[in-house]
Amino acid sequence: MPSKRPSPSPAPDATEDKPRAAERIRRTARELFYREGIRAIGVEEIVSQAGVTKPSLYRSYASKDELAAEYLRDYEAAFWEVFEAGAQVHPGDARAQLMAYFEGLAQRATQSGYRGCGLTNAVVEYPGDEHPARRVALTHKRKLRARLVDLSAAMGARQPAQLADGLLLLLEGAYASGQLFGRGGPAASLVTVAEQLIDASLR
Amino acid sequence: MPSKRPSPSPAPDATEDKPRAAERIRRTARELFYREGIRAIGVEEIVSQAGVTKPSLYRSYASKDELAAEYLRDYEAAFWEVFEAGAQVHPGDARAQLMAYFEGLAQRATQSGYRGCGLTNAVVEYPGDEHPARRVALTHKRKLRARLVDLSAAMGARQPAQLADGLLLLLEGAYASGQLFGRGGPAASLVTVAEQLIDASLR
DNA sequence: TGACGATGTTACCGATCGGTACGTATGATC
DNA sequence: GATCATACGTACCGATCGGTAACATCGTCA
Repeated sequence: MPSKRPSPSPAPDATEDKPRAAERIRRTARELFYREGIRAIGVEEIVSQAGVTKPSLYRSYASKDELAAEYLRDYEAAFWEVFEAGAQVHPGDARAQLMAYFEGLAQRATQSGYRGCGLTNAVVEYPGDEHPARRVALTHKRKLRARLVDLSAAMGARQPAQLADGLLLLLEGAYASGQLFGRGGPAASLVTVAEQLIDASLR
Repeated sequence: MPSKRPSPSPAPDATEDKPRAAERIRRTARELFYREGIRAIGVEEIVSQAGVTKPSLYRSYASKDELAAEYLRDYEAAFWEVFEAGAQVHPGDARAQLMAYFEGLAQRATQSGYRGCGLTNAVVEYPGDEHPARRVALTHKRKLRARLVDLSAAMGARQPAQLADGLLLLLEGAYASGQLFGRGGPAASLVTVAEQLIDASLR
């Protein structure tokens, strides 16, 4: 939570009005949390890699859990940017837009070292309903499901909700199997399978 | 003297030749690791819930990591038992056998509190290639993929490997989305979607 | 019985965890 | 130069982590 007073004069260099250290912590946390997992990374390692110290972390973030939640908010913003990128390339074509994302995902999820979806991973790491990171992730997934229903309806599916569920299963399946198999994993068939499913859902 | 098992000299009561405490630890670890995650559970909590103490754990298991690997071996055995259960109900019918498992999974994955696949979760928790638990999980997933190829071939799919990939994506998607959405999640459509995919892959 | 090996218990280890009290450097304003 | 707010670092906290040494207890067989 950047609940800091907007510094009037000293105006740091970052795009925000936060201290410089906070931004470095944020970017470092994003990378480490995603690559290694939230539970696996201690705050000491974050500040060490960021080149700052712990008090600098706790001046901008209330706790490690809150920093994790902030990481997921960043992750979600980046996700939507990629997900909706196809809308500009294929305006008015819901199917092409979605498939554009699927093609990119199939690429990424079949590289070795792929780590899946940071939001899904966080839910796996924190089963307890109270954790702030989990809250962010669950809210996002509900939004994603709703968006898929809209896209499915725009494609002309007989039962948009059902097609959306199928697409969501494939999505999450690609995230997971990407971690499980790396290069040459089942996500290589993601696009073909999705096309079959969409075709079957249109009648 | 009375009812004795064919245990050599040191004859405990368990079904195995391991100490009684080891079996209690194993069952407790299985439940706690699955429900809360491996990283989230300390050895202290395991032995406490099992009603034993730490040295009893370390006499039967080399480390927490090894106990986690053992947990996953148990989990895998239980998985195959469920997965192959349909083979006896529908002998010679690969499609019916697979769908029997899918139906059960769709049920479980749409209950609130569902925690997904313990093997997949372990891979999410331990991204490092060296962890024994991850090794067990990855080996199992490769076996599962091969088994799905066999089943797809038995169904008469034009491209068995591709259908197997699609089914695996749906499987893993059900595991993940079950955790993300709980009751009423996308896994409710798992069976219908799988049927559509299989139909489209035959012809 | 006495001895022995296996199992269980008490009490503790160093390392690391997330988090904080408190002093220090800097830069603008008067 | 004195003042003050802001940003950052040094050094430390209690709690918990995984793991272990030393001792007590039990079952079995000579």
